[in-house]
Order: sequence, then structure tokens, then C-alpha cells
Amino acid sequence: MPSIHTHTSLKERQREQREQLILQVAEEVLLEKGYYETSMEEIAVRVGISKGTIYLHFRSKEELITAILQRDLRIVLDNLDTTIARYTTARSKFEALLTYLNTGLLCKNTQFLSSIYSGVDIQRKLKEQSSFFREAIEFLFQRITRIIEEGKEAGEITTTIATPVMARTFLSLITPRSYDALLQQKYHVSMNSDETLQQIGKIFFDGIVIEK
Amino acid sequence: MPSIHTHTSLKERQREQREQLILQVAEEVLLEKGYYETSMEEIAVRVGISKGTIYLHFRSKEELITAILQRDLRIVLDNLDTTIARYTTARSKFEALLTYLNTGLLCKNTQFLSSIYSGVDIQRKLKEQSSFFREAIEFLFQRITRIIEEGKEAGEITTTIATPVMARTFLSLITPRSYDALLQQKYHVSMNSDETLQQIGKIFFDGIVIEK
Amino acid sequence: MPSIHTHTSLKERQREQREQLILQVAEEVLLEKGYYETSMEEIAVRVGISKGTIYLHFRSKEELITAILQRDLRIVLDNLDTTIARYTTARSKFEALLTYLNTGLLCKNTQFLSSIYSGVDIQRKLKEQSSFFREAIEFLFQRITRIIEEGKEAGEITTTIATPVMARTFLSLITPRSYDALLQQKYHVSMNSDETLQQIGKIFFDGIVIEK
Amino acid sequence: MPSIHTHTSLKERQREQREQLILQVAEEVLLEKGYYETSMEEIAVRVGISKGTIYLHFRSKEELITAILQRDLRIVLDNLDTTIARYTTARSKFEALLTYLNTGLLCKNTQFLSSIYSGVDIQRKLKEQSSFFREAIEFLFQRITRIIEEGKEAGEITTTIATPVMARTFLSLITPRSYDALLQQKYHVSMNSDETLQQIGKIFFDGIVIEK
DNA sequence: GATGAATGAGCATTCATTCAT
DNA sequence: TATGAATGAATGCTCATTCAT
Repeated sequence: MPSIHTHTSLKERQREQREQLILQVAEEVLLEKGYYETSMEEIAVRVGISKGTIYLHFRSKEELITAILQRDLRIVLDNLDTTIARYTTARSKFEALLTYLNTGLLCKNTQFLSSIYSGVDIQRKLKEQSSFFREAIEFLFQRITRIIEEGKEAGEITTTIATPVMARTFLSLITPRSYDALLQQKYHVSMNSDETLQQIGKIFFDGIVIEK
Repeated sequence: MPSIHTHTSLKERQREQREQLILQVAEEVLLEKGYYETSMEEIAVRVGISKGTIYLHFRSKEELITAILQRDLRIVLDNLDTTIARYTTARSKFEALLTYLNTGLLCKNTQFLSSIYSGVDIQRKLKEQSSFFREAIEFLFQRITRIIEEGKEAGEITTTIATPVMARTFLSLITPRSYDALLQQKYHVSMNSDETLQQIGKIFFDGIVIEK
Repeated sequence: MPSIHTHTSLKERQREQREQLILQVAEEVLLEKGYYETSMEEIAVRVGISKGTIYLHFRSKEELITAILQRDLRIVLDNLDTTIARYTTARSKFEALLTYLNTGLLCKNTQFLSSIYSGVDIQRKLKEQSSFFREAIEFLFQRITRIIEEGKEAGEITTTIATPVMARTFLSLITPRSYDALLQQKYHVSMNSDETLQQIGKIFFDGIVIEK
Repeated sequence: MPSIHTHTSLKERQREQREQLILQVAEEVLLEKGYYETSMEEIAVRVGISKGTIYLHFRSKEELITAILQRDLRIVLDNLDTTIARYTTARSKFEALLTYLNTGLLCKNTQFLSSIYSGVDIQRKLKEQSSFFREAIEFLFQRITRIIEEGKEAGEITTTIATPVMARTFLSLITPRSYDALLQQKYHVSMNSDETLQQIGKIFFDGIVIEK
């Protein structure tokens, strides 16, 4: 009875599509309003379904945003190695990462994280619910760490600075800050511009000091 | 009538003390739980007073956290110029700032900001209620901008990187990230260590690349 | 697909029924306790539902009582012209009004108004929210005014008394007074009795003085 | 020790004065805002004393407004008989009452009553606390009843209308209505004008119908 | 499966009243 | 006696979650 099988997998596919739609819309709302100001009602309305239906896909609000984060992180991480592999030097790998992570989803995710991790309870729950984030972050740090250490071995990167400090600093450079929005034009820095990213890279690589 | 005077100022002092106690406890809770997970009830209980009493000092939850932020920011900004003035070169000024801002309250405040600005509504309200935050951030950027530009004029700092990018990057280096807490020991970076700060400074000034 | 249609209209009907039930119960509580002593909780309990459910039908306490007033006033005003039209002389029109308004809902509404308009803040809000009450009252006065003026033209009613004074006096006759409840049997006047209404009408038309 | 005696009575007098001041101010606020929108705090501030001090004079908010009503009613009732006694016919007595009660404090008190009696709980409490209001209202009705019955005996007033109905109707004529405030200029009746009172009296005595 | 009405715990805020000073 | 800081019960309202249809 292939018809049943087909039917089932059609249903499966529809279910999957709907789930993705929910995730996408929820992501939009969450980015606009933050975790606490987003209601399940609004997500449902924007998707065009009922509140109850969301709960057929996700057990709770928490699980929903967990799923969003997981999806986005997975996409980023999945392409990470590919992105890096194209380059040989540590510097070029970092330059690629800088662009990739920034134009990619990390930026979005960071905003999430910052929105979500602001509450410790939520934090604890998320930690309990899934070690996924920890693993994802660890994965990212591991890759960065590897690039740094390879660079050090290759004599490209100074060994005078501890690898974890370097790694953390690298990520700090590209993750957006909450005060960014508050800055006037003259202090504001558009993180979407290629030139800005290039200059940030330059600071990371060469520093700001003029050699004498 | 010194007794009356004493009496009055005693009450005043007690009032002030209690207010500071509320601010301090509220700050703790806020840092632990974030804006939305913090209830006036919990603050009251932790202080050992009743909910109503908080409202004798602060008109609303919003005003309470506003007061915390203002207090902390004010302390930071008040000592900023003094801190900088002791040094002559851009590099030493930055090094001082790095230590000052990090050991100081900016770290705490940044966590606040990140906690608070995650909600769009709250954001709007705070923006309306007080231009204080904007002004504080602008003030900080102005000082950093000035150091950079003086450094550029003095030939200490490269002119190949735009000042706002440099300024923002500098601040990014020291403000804590939400994912920091998630990292295992081996990737974790203690921002309270002198050595870490010194190394971060080194990245900012000299970059990570080995000169050939 | 009549079933779907039926299903939909069944839900609609149930919703409408529940709304009417809330209105009715809320009206009772309001009449018993007045605006300020009535809590949403109590209304909910008396209806046998939860607080939240009321908010599915009415956005706020204010809107709930506004809805009650509007419903009642609408019923009264809708039948007003029909009631008057049956009669030709001013006197008979007034007699009809006397009975209609008193046995009708004006009595109840007046008690509401008196309950609600006692608070200045509420007053302001209601005035802002809806010109409905003003319009309703004006509508009623307009009708009474017209009867009086037609009566004056027809020579039925004396022209020695200003129309607005007459109109207001007429309404005063039938709207209940807060002290009514305080009066003992021997002074108490049942406003539900036909005879009482007839006597009140007689005062209005002929006065209490014996002609000599 | 007359000094003590004097001292005591001085204190007594001061206490009495303060109490009167509180009553007066509370009356103002109550008339402005109604019972529920008036806070003890505001009364205290307006008097220029502290909340606590009010409680040295009145055991509760309820007792305070009770005292206001009692004071005002007492004044009205105290002069009632004097006012009436000057006149001989029922009509002239009523005319005097009309003016007296309207320009006097009944108007004010009615507004109170209407404000206060809107809540049944408050009503019950007031009833329990003091039979004063009942007695005051009864007293007033008794006087009006007496005038009517004397008028009937004297052949001045028709016997076709029951005395209680007449009495209640008389009072209705002069007590202000909550909807008065809602009326536009063209329907509005100023109850402070002599002419208006005279016309209202004319309705009461002679009715509105033209004799044929 | 999909719906959305219903729930009820939770929260910010107010205010009459008390009581230590 | 006068004060006003402190209290805490009460209230309107929200929203994640459930469940009968």
C-alpha cells in the first residue's frame, strides 16, 4: 500500500513545512520584540494559525525559541568548515570567518542570545533542556582555537597572547552590542559594510599602533 | 535646636541608606535574573521590606532600574576623565581605560543594558524617559574618540582605520558576552585577570600577526 | 456544508450567550456594589468563569460597564419614539413616558450613572471614551423638549415656564434618589406602583395646589 | 489650678479647630473627586498635616466622611424649622424650603450621598455605623410631610395625591442629577438661579397644564 | 489534526491603616 | 501629640498552557 506510505510522508512533509514556517515567523517576531515581549498569540496570528497548533509542534515557548536557535546555529556551523577550508593562512581564514559570521546568522543569533540569556531562569532552563548551545559555542571556539593554534605553529600568529583570549576577542569583534542602537550617526558603525569588517580585521591582525 | 536638626538629618540618612540598600539588592537580583524575571516582590523580600516600601522610593519598576543604571553609569563617568588625565600617550590612556572600565562598573552596566534593551517596549520607554543612557554612551564614545584622534595626530595611531570603528572595537573588547558563561574551562576567559586585560590590549594595539 | 455553518454559528451563539451572561451578572453586581466595590474577580466568580474569560469579551473593566450602559440605554432609546408616537396630546405622551421610563431600564441606568459618575476620574475617562452617554441623554432631552414645545404650541402647556426647566423637572420626577433606600415604610414611595406614577404625573401636570 | 484648666481647654479648642479644618478640606476634596478617588494622603497634604494626624481625629476614612455628612446635615436641619416657621401657608413654606435647601447644604450633601451611596458595602457600613442619616432623612421627610398635611387640612393642597409621593417628589425637584453635567448649554438648567427655582416651584404648585 | 475558548498563576501598583520615634 | 515610613491586602490585567469540540 504505497498510497498510505505516500500519504503519510505527504503529511510528514506538510508538518515539516508548517514547522519551518512557525520557526521563521517566530524568529522574526523574536528579533523585533525580544523574548518577553513576544507572545505565542502574536506568532500564531502572524503565521496564520491558532495558538494551539504551535503547541502541536513545540511543547513550550521555551522549546520554540530553542528550536530557532538550534536551526540557525546548525546552519552556521554546517557551513563553517567549508568556509574555512578554502583558505590556507590563519589570516585569510579569519577574514573569511569575519565576513561569514557577520553576514551569516551569528549576528542574528547573538541578538537572540543576548535577548534570551538576560534572564537567568531562562538561562538555567535552556541549559537543562539542551546542551546544544554549549556544544555549538564550544564547536565554534574549537574551530577558532584550531585556526589560531595552526597559525601559531606556522609562525603567522604571535604566541605571546593566550589562545582563548584571542578567540574570545575575535568573537567579540563581530557580535553586535546593545548600545550600538543608541549611538548617533557620528559614532555609529554599520556592521554590514565590507569596509568596516575589513578595518575591524585590520585591528585584529595588525593592531592600531603605528610601527616605528 | 541641634536636636531637631540632628533628628531630621538622621531620618534623611536612614531614608538614603534604605534607598541605597534597595538599589543594591535590586541590582543583584536584576543581574541574576534580568529585568523580566525580577519581581518587585522578590526585591522586597530580599531587602526584608514590603513591596509598598519600594514604591516610597521609586515610582515604578522602570524608575527603579533606571535609577540603578544611572547610579552606576554616573560613578563610571565621573572618574573617567581623572583616570585618563594621568596618562599622556594614547596607548597608556587606553590601557588605563581597559582596566578601569573592566574592573569598574561598565561590565555590570553592560549586562544590564543587554538585559534591558532586549525588550523593544522597554527600550522605547527608557529612551523616552531619559536621554541619560544615550548621553552616557555618547560621552564615553566622545572620550574614546578624542583619545584616538589625539593619538592619530601624534602619530601614535594608524590613520588607516576609521575612528568610529576603532572606538566601537575598543568597547567590544571589554564588554562581556552572553555566551561567555557557556564556555568550558578550556575556552573560558576570565575578564577579571590583569593578564587577560593586558593581552586584550596587546591585540588592540599590536594585532595578532607576527611581523616578518 | 450546513454542518460547518451550523457549527460556526453555534460557537458564535455560545459566545454571544456568554457575553450576555457576563453583562447581566456584571450589571447585578454593579447595581449591588457600585463601580469601585465591584471587582472583576467577583463578577467572574458569580458567572462561574475565570477572570481571564471576561477579558476575552471586554478589554477592560471600564469597557465592560460601558457596554452595560450602552446596552441598556440603547434598548430604552430604541423604543422611545414608538412609545411616544401612539399618543397625541402632550399630557398623554408624558404619561406614557413616565410609565415607560420607569418600568423600563432608565431607572437601572440612572443608578448606574449615579454610581459611575460619582468618581471624577471615571467620569473623565467615560466622557473621552464615548460620547455615547452624552448623546443618549441629549437624545432623551430632545424628545422631551419636543413634546413640551408641541404642547406649548397646541396651548396645552403653559408658556410661563422655560422648556429646559420643565424637561429637567420631568426627568427628576422619575429618576431614583439615593436616599430612597433609607426611608422607612411610612415615608417610602414605591416607584413601581402604577398609582404612584399616576400621582407623580398629576403633580407634574396639575400641581398640588387646590384651585380656588 | 485654673491654668491647667485653661490650658486644657485651649488644647481642646485647638483640637476642635483642627478637626473642623480637616472636615472642611476633606469636604472640598470629596466634592471634587468623589469618595473612591479621594485618598487620605491628599486630604492630609491639603490640610497641611500628616496622614497619621487625621487618624487622631477620625478612626477611619469612613468615619471621616460620616462626620462631614453629619456636620452638614446638622446645619441644614438646625435651621430648617426656623426657616419654615416664618411662613404660614404651605405654599410659602415650600417656596422657602426650595430656596433654603437648594442654596443651603442639601445640594452638597446630595452629591455626597450620591457619591457615597453608590457602593453598597459603604452603604451597609454607614447604616451600621450611624442611624444618623436615616434619622436626618426621616426628620426632613417628617417636616415636609407635616407641611403637606397642614396644607391639606387647610384646604390649600389637594388631597388626591398621597402625602409621601408629594414629599418625595418635592425633594426630587431640587436634588441634582448626575446627568446634569452631561447636558449641553441648550438643555442645561442652572440650579443656582432664583428664576429657575421659582419656575420649579410653579410646576410643583400649579403644574404645567393650562387650565381650560 | 486544528481550533480558540478557558484557565489561573503571576505581576505591578495603590492605599487605608498602624506604630515606632 | 504629630509624624510619615512601613505594611500588606486587594485589584486590574496578561499570557503560557490546556482541552473539549
